[in-house]
Amino acid sequence: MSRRQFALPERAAEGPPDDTGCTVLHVDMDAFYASASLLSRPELVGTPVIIGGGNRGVVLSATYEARRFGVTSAMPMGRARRLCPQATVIRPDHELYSQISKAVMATFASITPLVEPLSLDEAFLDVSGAIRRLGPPAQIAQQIRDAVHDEQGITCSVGVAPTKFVAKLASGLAKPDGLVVVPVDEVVPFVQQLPVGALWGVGDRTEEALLRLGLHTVADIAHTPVETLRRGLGEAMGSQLHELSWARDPRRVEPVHREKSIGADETFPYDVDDPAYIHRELLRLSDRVAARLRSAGMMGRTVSIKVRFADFTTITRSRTLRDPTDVSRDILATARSLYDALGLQRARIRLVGVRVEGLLDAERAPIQGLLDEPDHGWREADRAVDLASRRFGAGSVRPASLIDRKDDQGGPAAGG
DNA sequence: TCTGGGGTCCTGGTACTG
DNA sequence: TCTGCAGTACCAGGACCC
Repeated sequence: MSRRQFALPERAAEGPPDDTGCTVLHVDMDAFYASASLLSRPELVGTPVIIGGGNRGVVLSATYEARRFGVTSAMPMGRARRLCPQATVIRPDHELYSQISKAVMATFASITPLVEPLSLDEAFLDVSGAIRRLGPPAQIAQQIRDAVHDEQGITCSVGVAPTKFVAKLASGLAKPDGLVVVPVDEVVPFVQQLPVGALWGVGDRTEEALLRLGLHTVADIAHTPVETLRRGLGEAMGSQLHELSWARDPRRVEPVHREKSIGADETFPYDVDDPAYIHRELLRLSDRVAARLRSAGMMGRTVSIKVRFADFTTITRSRTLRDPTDVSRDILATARSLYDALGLQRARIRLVGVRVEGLLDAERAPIQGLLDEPDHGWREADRAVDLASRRFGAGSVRPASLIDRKDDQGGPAAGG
């Protein structure tokens, strides 16, 4: 669910748009999480539904009936409930979303091997190699829309354009359940009619900065000297926005994505000031991150923690290790050391997170113990836990300090 | 109004090295 | 030995994306 919506500018030409050279498709599921959740609740179709939950959560998705009341994604749940009290609230089912997403991506892959997923519910496709087999890009886009609807029972919107940036804008304007083609010779006027907030990379802060410079539309940016933009917004952002304002976007559709970091964080139901509780949470998060690293066949050298206080100020601390690791115990030791070094007494903490960066393939990584310690088989222990988790379910084996006495039915404790 | 969780990228400061 | 400089790595924070 895109957070920014813009009105469709009027097209200069009448009749079907010319899709010659428009080989990039951006496919975006309409209200994906909400639509998927309603597959098993057909009685709620056509009614306001909000996907989200938790007493401190935000809206993950909402049906268009709920959006009419002003509900948008990322909005705090409390506010969404006030705006639309009659809405049915459904807890997210990530397993279901993942299943449907895999099926949809398989449909895309049957059209072209050049599929670049951006998230569970959207992807770029380069269909230049499929035109002879399946027809012009707009026709392929319609085939995709039909296939997704017939096979999954949900709708999607597609943008068809010469570049990724414009295709993405077009799919946003096509929503819901639509198809927008931006012909090659209409790309620049199409882009320049839009407000500055439409540009990729322009969020609230950058939009404010642009408005302070007196720039309201993309055309305004296009006709501002790039040096002025660089001075006002920074080297990279200034250059990027100037390029985009002339619809120049050299990025190709990249089917292979390499992750650069893997992390996990947790917002507590209530603010916490107990260091022992935070230590346990760091253990849980380190375990989770390490398991995901091993599952992805990756190791990382830099461990960082994030701490968000009750007033929402957030700090991060990181340390780069001598050697990469995927061992829970190494990540935990570093995370706890970083946390302890903050010297927090009874600060009220809202969230903690653990992330590992500087990733590389585990097969190519040098295997060393942390801080010259010999590796006392922790990696093997982690592997054994991974195996048990795959066989008996996630959480079947966990550190003793994470076992809740009330529901303690798990297997032998490991590590910690 | 009161802000999740997963990420990426950029910037500016500092430390280190040749 | 000291100083200045440039390049690089690391660190922390912020903004942005879905």
